[in-house]
Amino acid sequence: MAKDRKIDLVILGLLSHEDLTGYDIKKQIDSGISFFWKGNFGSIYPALNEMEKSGLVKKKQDKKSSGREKILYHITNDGKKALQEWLREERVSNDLKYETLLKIYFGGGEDRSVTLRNIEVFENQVKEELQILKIYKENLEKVIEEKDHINYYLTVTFGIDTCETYLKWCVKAKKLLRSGSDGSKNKR
Amino acid sequence: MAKDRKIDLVILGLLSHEDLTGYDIKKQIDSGISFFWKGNFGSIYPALNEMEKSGLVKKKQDKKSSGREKILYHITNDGKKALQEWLREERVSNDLKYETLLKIYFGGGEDRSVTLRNIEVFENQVKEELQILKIYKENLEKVIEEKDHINYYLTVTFGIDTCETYLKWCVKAKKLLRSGSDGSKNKR
DNA sequence: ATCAGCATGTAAGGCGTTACATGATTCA
DNA sequence: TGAATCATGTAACGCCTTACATGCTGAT
Repeated sequence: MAKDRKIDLVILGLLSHEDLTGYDIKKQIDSGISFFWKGNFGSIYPALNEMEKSGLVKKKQDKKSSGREKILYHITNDGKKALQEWLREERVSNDLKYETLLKIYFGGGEDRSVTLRNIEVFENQVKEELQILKIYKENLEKVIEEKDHINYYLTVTFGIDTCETYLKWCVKAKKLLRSGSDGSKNKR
Repeated sequence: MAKDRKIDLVILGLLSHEDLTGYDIKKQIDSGISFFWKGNFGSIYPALNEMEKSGLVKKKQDKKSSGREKILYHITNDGKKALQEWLREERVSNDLKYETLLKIYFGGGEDRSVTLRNIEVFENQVKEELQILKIYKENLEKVIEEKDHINYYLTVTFGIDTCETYLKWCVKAKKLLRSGSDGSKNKR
């Protein structure tokens, strides 16, 4: 398996539940984990091909009687082993790139309205995401007894908790910028 | 300027305060914004060279009477304009890659001790980061009246608030996993 | 008949990381 | 003298994104 390509593990994780096509994989990434991980066809299909060559997944053609091209992938024992090893590996990279924070950090030389606007934009993004996460959480709560769902539930509550913290921070930050000490011409 | 290379903006942001060498830039990234943005020499030096060619920064040799090689960079008016445009651009990409959450999401098929361990590893990382951020915040509070420092302060409080939320989530998550509904053999 | 969604893939390019290579200075 | 830090850069590689290219299916 490619050394640092996390998309491989995402694919193995999804295939450990059921056989899927590349298209299905993309959909599941979008709907289930997109708030902390992204995927796209340009990385999924090549990864599937390479993983088939190295024996982590197997193709299962499924033409459904029509001539429609569709490739179902199935995880192999080697694939399962690779997944398990990764899950037990304690080295993790949690890599955050908040362009919003960059703009706030470097916005000190501009009028404060610029930073205020950047906070508002972020606030709106977070509000949207929070709505989606809450719906997702409600749906999960209906089936929380099922195997695996407690793990999905944990990631969703992680998302909700952080979004709510972001929103509280936005309120605090705007207040501080509007009324706080301003030490320079950049008053507003 | 390269279309999507954010390192350019980081460099311009830092140079808008003072002239710096590539080495200085790396140090300031490490000490000031590393919790939400990373940088390394392999991207900084090439970026500086390209930005000099396109007129966003200027070289200011400074040999300090010794023969020691050292290149100070200075932001130009074009560079300042590029920085200001970016700060006012409302399109932002906040790109998160939590490998920890991936492992939790896909850990449902394993024994719960695996997920518990992954949470503990995360918890320890966050605790370490939080300590650093708190020291950073204390230092900033001494000089909060100075221009720009309110912006730095905001990013630090963002970091502290999210870290504290992470830690609370860890406690909650561990409790849920240890005592919660387990719907399968994966009891622990 | 047309459009959205299903389905698979390739190509180009950009970005970033890691490792490598070099050498000066400062302090113990 | 040796180690840590200062200082600049290159090369290789890998990963990911975006755009492109193609064609089928099902619903309106």
